[in-house]
Amino acid sequence: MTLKTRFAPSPTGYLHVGGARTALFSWLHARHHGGRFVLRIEDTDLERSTAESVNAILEGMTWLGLEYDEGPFYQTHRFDRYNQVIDALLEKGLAYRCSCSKERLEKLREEQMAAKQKPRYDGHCRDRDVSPDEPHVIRFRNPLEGEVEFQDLIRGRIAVSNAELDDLIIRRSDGSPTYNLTVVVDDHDMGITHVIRGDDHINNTPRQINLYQAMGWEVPQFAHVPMILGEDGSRLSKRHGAVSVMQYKEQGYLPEALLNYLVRLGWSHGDQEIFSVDEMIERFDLKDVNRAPSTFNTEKLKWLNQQYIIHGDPARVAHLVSPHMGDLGIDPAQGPDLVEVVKAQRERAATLVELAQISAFYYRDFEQYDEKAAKKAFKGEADQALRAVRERLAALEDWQREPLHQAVTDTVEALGVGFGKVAMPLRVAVTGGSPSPDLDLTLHLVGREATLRRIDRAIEFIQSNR
RNA sequence: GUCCCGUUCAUCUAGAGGCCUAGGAUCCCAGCCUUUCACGCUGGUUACAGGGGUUCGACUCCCCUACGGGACGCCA
Repeated sequence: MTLKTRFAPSPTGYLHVGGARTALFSWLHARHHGGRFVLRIEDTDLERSTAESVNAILEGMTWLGLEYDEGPFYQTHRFDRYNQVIDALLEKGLAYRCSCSKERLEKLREEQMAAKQKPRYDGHCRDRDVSPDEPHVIRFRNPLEGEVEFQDLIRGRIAVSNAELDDLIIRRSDGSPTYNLTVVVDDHDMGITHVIRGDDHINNTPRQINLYQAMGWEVPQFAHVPMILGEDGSRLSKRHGAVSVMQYKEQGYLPEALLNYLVRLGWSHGDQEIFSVDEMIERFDLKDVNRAPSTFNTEKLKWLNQQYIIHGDPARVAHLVSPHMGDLGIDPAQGPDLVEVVKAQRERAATLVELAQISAFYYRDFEQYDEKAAKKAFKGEADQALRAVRERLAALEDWQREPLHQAVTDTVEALGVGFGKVAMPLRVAVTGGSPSPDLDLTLHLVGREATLRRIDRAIEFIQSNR
């Protein structure tokens, strides 16, 4: 039997980083073993499921490159099959009709809580033989005795006494099936061999195993991955800022950086920090997944993102940064080659958004000088230095790095000052104070026309601010 | 409240009884490099939740306590 894993989100919101990591682990486990990966949309909650959420999830999966071999399957398309299973359970006496009102259930729960007990259904209708004509739900007849035990691939042995489990509802009064039933039917029908999911499902696992056994089906392997917590240690949610995968795209993160960050959250391979997707696939093993929850840390994600910007293919980074330039109203086609700009600027930016911002001056004149930079660079005889260097630059025939550098050093020599006396004002004049690479490279990329224009502007600025 | 799961630097983690005076990474600090800002390099501060056992020896095994998270729904 081929190994098969699945990712089964419910479409009630965007794909968040916690879900994405669960999907990544499932995907890696399948890829590592040459198995198959299934995407299943668990949309049985008709009230809350939306088509927009489905699209958002699909979009996130695509952006991260977590391609699936089967699906997406939709549970709402499989109601006939669920009903068939429920009816079979009913016929075998493994499920029963229950007509308890919500009020009775509510009262029961309150009493149990007051008595310091775990709230659970008391089996009131278990042997009452409720008529199909009465309004009712269907409950699974959970075993009363013994315990359910399984070997979690991440946590080891987990056992729960059947006395802790109640008779769960598998069909609502409106006739729709519920989660614990559908997940078991689907995982069985789709041939899922390894169920990898968040550890908030640990408590559901024993009752699901009872369902498998009632149907006489083989029980899959389970692996429960720990949750991702927000910076304050509570469960990750909207109030922790960006939790949607697509928000990271908007904020200028590369998908491979997010993937790398996520894979190291709860999983490790010795001291290695950077993993290409191929390396992840090769080294991923569920036994190396941590049991404790971890906290999402944006600082480290940023560092990783910068590593990917610095060491990634400049042409690809240029392609990815281009839309962010567009957001600033810049058309990168009008100006220096974006790939060259990326190569010049990349170690100065942690995100593509930052990269776009610090590269804007290559394409258009900046609005104003960075105050601190201007104060430092434009003092003393700065205007004299600028005038002198402008003369030499203007005389240049070839606007290449070597002659540009020569022009600056010649000016320095003629003036008999330190290199910085000329270079600093020149740099600020041309960049406005934005982080920039070697001066000659900066001048080369900015171009002759803009360089001379900005020097003039700086001289004017200095004189009018005296 | 009941049940389940967990607990190594601020954060992500290495560690599978002696290799640990606990290693790496991010962050932070200092220095170097330097025409800005970064990158890079060097160094530094900081952790085995607490208490009992088991053992010649415990971060590693067992128990208890504390703390954190999760579940307890006609949500998934």
